[in-house]
Amino acid sequence: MRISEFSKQSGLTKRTLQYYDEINILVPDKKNNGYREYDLYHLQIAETIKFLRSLEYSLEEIRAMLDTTLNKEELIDLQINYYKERIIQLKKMKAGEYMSIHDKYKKEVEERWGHTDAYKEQQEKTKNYTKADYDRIQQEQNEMFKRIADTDIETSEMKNLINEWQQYITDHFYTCNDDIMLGLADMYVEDHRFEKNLNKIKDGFAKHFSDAIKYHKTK
Amino acid sequence: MRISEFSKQSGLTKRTLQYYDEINILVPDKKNNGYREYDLYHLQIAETIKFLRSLEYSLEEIRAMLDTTLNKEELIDLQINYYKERIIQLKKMKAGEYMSIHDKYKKEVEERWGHTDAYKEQQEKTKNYTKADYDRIQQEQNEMFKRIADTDIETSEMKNLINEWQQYITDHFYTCNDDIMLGLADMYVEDHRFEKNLNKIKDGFAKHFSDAIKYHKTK
DNA sequence: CTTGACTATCACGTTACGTTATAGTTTATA
DNA sequence: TATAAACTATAACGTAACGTGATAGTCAAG
Repeated sequence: MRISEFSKQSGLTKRTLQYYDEINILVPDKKNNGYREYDLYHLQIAETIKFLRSLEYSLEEIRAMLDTTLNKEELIDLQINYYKERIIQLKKMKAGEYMSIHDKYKKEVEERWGHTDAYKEQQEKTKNYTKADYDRIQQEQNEMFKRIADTDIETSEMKNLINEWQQYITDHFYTCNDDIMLGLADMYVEDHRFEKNLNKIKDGFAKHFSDAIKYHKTK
Repeated sequence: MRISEFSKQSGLTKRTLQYYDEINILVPDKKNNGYREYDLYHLQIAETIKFLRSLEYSLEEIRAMLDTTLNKEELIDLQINYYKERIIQLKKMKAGEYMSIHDKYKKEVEERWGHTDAYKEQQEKTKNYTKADYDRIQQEQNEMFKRIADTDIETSEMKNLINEWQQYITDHFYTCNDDIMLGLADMYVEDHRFEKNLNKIKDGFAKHFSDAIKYHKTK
């Protein structure tokens, strides 16, 4: 088989075949005129490469895998599980829309606490959160927000509620100190996305909440 | 905010930020010393870009989307559905291991019949196959194979079975003519993967099947 | 006034090919 | 058999989204 015919049979373009030859991953025989000659053996390899590419392995990874006997079923299962996890992640994103606010502090917190056991333990915990967990967290947060919304700022009750909220973040996301709380307070009013979200609880809640945090957390 | 601080806050590397500036997708203010200056507005955009990148949109697509008001939930659902479809596809691959043999002829058939209504209709049909469908097909194929395995080659019964098999491919995959049948016959014995698979039905079945096709389809 | 920490702009490297461009080879036809 | 059509080859640049230095200017602290 010459390259055009093999291209049809394998479903790979001529350029792709040329490239695979170039990087020595699918090397045909060469006639004395320089023409590439493929046979059924190469077709098998081509099928395998196509299959692995469809699982989004890089050619370098494939090169390594071609030597070993690979288990198709296992590989497919691996990929299926990857997609399933991605779906779970995405559902979480839907569940906790404004949770992404915490992303900003993650790195910082990680640098500071990443080496501690408590942090690792916490990471393990959140890693295994299910959608149900996030729905519950969402619920609990909303309830706390409602209580905060109905409480006057300059009261000791509000102070307790703010601390409760801070502890809640620490328990569920990362170690939240007073500085981060003040950062959040800013975000709640300055980031329109979060402001909008919080105001779903009650009109003007974002500012109310922000003011309360600032009142109780500013030294 | 200067670039290092903003990099921490946004979780994007400095190089990425420079690149986003370069392609005018996230453009900070510039001080007279040339330093980039970011603020909370840019942080919002960065969050949006990160979100869309996590859904694997290209920066060009994102550039277009940034202008319009985008619905986060819808986008997430879109992506979830994409992954779900991929999972279905992968499960099909598991179900019909040797179905990939038909890939070789798909292109050819498409070139010849791609414009016809019957072909398009067929494509619509297979597009909506579920895993259950493929499991059923797999079952049906196995039963036909077993019947073929137990039939002598030079009989009219075998001729009917071969024709039945050809029709089955036509019904379920693509218009299968005699030439393609002969191609399949070759593959069944020459491609070790398919040979092994067919021989699961009965020892020596691959050759038996191949010989039968050649006997009845060679003019 | 130097040092260190930041910042900036080149500019080349990466992956898996697509896309011409140019030139030699084979095959079909006049 | 000459010539054209069809196929083959290599070469080389383009793509997307940055990573990775190299080199040079800027700012704050000692």
